[in-house]
Amino acid sequence: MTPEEYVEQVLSLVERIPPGRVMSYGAIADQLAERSGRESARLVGTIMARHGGGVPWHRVVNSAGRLPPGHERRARERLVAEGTPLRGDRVDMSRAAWTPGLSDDPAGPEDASHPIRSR
DNA sequence: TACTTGACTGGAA
DNA sequence: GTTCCAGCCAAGT
Repeated sequence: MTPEEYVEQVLSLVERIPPGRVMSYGAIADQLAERSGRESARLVGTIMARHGGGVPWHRVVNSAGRLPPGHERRARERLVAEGTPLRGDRVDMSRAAWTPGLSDDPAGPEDASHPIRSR
């Protein structure tokens, strides 16, 4: 796989992230590792910084749920607008983390009945 | 070729 | 809860 293809894989994967959900750089690298054999969260971060302009980049955050440096304000606004579960200025990864192929609503086993509420 | 840098991460302090 | 540190890998100097 060429580096160009790798970039496209990353971008297409980001486009598949549903509104209100997010993926960490590491999770993305992990998904692509199956096809590319490569895995580097740092590489994904670099790609997003350089080529993330055409995709919902705000749905990609680091493993701690922190927003991308320099775009924190923008990202937070968009996330809030989509109903992404936030905790202060960070994404609640336990509820917002998404992985392709999984159910859309992995909401906690306890309260899967009521809507997502930001805390 | 060698060194630095960065939208990262997990573990230790 | 937070900050620090070492490992990571591609790209730019």
